[in-house]
Amino acid sequence: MNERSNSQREGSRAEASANAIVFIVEDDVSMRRSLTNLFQSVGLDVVAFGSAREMLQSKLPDVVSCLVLDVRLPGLSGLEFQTELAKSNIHIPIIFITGHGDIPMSVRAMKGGAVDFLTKPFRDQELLDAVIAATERDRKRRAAEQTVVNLKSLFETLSPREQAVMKLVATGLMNKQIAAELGLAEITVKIYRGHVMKKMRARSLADLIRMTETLGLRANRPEQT
Amino acid sequence: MNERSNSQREGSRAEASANAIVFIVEDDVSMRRSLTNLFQSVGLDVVAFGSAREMLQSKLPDVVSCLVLDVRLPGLSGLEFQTELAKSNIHIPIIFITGHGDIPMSVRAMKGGAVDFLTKPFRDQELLDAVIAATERDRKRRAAEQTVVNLKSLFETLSPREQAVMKLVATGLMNKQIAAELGLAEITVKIYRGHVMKKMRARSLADLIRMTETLGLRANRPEQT
DNA sequence: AGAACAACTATACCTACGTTTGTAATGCGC
DNA sequence: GCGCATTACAAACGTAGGTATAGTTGTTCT
Repeated sequence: MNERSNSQREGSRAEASANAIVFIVEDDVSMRRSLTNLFQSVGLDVVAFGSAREMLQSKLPDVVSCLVLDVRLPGLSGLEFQTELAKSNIHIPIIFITGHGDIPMSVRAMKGGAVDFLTKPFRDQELLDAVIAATERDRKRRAAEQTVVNLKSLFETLSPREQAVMKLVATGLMNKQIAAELGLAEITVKIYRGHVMKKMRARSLADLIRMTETLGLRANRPEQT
Repeated sequence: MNERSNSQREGSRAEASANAIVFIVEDDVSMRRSLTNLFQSVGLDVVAFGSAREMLQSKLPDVVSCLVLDVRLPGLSGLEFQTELAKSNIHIPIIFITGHGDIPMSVRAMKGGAVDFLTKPFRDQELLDAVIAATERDRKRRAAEQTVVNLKSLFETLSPREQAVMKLVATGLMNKQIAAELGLAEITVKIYRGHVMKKMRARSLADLIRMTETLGLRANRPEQT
């Protein structure tokens, strides 16, 4: 129904950002085909759609990617689609292309986090540069996200009490204070604390504190200056 | 030479973002005057210039502010001015206004961090909303910046040796390891470490670690997962 | 019923951390 | 030369952190 070309993935040349997928949403068939060819010619994988709904209905693979999106589309417009993706917590970097755009459109797109907003006709290289920038942005976002996810899954291996102790340790309380706070004996806190260090794979308290920062933990009580 | 109207700062009504300054750079005198009136009418202080150079030559007060900037200007253009300000590490949020803009201009401006890019004619409320958003952004940036500056000045009260100890503490080393690293006796490290806690006003190790994060410290040796 | 685990505590012991008091050499500014 | 900050260490002491061993409940899964 639409060209779903998981291109020549081994093209002997090692282009920058190989293995990244470029999604295309563009209703004009010839434009869609020429975009597909352009990206494939530099070794990028391409998945193209004719409308926003088609893309929403397909399940997106969880790899580094970006989206080249026509502003004017049948059904959901490009800008509306951008809003929808944001609402659905899909953070794919978007490059808009348009033949008949105006400034308010471009400003709205950029405010919404778009990587670029190109007007037809544009030079191939402009678009490729934007795609490189976009995939790079996605790669970084994914790396950061992965760090958080990894830490979260470690954190979830902690028993509720261990989690509570970890939070209070992160706020800088002493074991005896934590014990008082939770109605425990100090020795119990020490033991849970030991469990926390092991399960979180923290090599030092400094390490653990940084993990709590990344996780956005920290029990109510204020501290920091 | 240009209207430098530090408006009616006590207008009985307590508008949002009072005490903020709106800078205006606009060569058209009547436009400049009407912008000035608009902002003053809602209780904002205004400082207006006819060109980018005039603004660069005046010393900018260190308070929450934003810049309403015409894209088309004699001498340095609005976009060039934006670049100059960034190069000079001046982070004032910019709202562009223009009569004859195009999409590439607006995209460049937004990529450069502009808050908004309005085309004439625009409704007063649009501009005011943008100014509110811009001053709010500046307020937050300044608060974050101030935190860092405060910590930096505390850090600079530390002797070189104390700073070195602090960095190694932040990496999670034990006192004896720090001592080995610096060629000191452990007792010496303990004493310096005590100085560090006092001088940095850290109430706990967790507190100190977070300070080092904010300061971007951390000696070479990797740790974090 | 029995295994497995979470939660909780105690005794004992060891290490790490932190402070106080005191000593001493070096170097800088006035 | 005097004062002062910095760097450095020691002895002594007290507190905080951490582990091992061992034991009691209580729940849940099988």
